[in-house]
Amino acid sequence: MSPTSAKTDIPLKASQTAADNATVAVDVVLLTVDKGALWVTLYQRIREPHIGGYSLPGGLVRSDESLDEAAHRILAAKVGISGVFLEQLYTFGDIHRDPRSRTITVAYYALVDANRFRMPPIDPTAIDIPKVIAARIEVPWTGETGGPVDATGPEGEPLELVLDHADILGLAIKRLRGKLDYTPVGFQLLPEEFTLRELQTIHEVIRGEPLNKDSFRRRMLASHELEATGAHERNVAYRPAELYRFCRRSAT
Amino acid sequence: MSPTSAKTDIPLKASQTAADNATVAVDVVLLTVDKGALWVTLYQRIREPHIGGYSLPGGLVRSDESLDEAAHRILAAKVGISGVFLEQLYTFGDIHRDPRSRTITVAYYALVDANRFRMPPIDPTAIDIPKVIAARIEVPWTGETGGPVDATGPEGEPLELVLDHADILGLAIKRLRGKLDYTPVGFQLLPEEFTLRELQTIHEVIRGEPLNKDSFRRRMLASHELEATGAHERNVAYRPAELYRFCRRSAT
DNA sequence: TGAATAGTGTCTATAAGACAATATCCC
DNA sequence: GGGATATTGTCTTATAGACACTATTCA
Repeated sequence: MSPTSAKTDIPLKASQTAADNATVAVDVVLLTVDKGALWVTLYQRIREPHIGGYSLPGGLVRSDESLDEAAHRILAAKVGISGVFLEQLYTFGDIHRDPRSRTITVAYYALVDANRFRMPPIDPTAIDIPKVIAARIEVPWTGETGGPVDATGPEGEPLELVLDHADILGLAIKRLRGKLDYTPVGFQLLPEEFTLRELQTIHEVIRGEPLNKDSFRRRMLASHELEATGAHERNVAYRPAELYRFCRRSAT
Repeated sequence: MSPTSAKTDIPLKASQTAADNATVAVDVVLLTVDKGALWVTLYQRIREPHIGGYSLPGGLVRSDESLDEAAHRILAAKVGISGVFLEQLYTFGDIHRDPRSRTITVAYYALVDANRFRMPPIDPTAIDIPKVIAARIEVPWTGETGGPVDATGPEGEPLELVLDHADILGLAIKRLRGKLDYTPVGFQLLPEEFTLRELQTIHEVIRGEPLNKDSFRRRMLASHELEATGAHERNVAYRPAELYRFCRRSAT
């Protein structure tokens, strides 16, 4: 505030020592929509602390990679998935968020269609290999209120998320709900070709509320983000719907 | 990808050494709207590298403060402003963004009304004290296209922004434009009481395009975010407009 | 009184919700 | 044919843009 402090504050970067001041990690929220619910990939911890607790796939940032590259690497190495939609979410840096050390984590979220959201085969007899699971997400708030969300395991049992990972997960859901209104993010959760009904279900699951069918169809078809393929779905016990494909807009 | 790599990847956090892996800084984009333009607070560098170049007010994160606290501290210490709207923007972590060392910066943006956007008095005779200036922002793109923006000094001369600060500034503008549509962020740029015309001007400057007056009035009055004070502006050469005040919504 | 902007009322165009009618598949 | 969902069309309602008209201040 005083000229003196201003004077000493300024050269901080220039005069910094080689010693770095924090540990920087990246955590990735990998989401999909399937069976009328949101799913996230979690790791079960096999070591202390919080042994048995569940965490987002994450890791430390290396000195030879950018934050984006770290997120891609972690997704590929820990979940075996690449080439998906991946975007930075938020950076969590509370002092005591990790009781072991001062760790700042740059959270990312990724979207993948249900077919690619497959867990890597885990040898059930192996010891000391972390368990990767698909956890079902339950959102205890409506709209874009925000806040932590709950995750449940295969048997419907609640999973304990370590550290602030329930908050990170909650923020990913909130961001996804917000994005849905003005960006074509739903396509990231579907295969190449899909029906309008499937796209609507994606939107409904993400928003956690039903949508008006007529209005949804009109909006989507008027957006010029969809392209009819001419083909139709097969082997359904009702009139087959036409298949559409996402088309990147050229001009507005 | 292989079970082995998965096995070695997992304990990274747990087995990390005390040595931290990065330098973490915080940069703050302090914005206001005045005289029909957007303004940002910049520092002129007084040391190498990039001597004479302009940078956002920033500094290293201390071990005893959260990221938010660091942003507040930097704003208070370097610009002398506190108690304003402040929100995390994005974290920039490209490897070579700072040629001196691997530095990751968590960017924040802050909003303040034009009356409080006052530069701290600088002694013009002092040497080695950095110069703080209010730079006018020119946005070379429309809508929410995004990209770097230009800053000009008091004489209209273009200012050279160091590192990736033009990108950070551009992202702050993009975020602000997006926020405007669905959050009452315009009030942060006005004094306690204001007219509808002043609020509309704020929106127009941020969006960089004129707005329909009738529609804007209707939307604002229907949002239940405004409260009429009953008072009117004074000393204007036309019919004085009623003064309004922002009221936090109770229920929806 | 004239200039300038505030504020109100009305009309029209567009988008959303509701709903009916028809089309197409599998069984 | 019966059941189920797709697709089209129409009607109603809400909102945005355009515009005309009145109101209030200072010079």
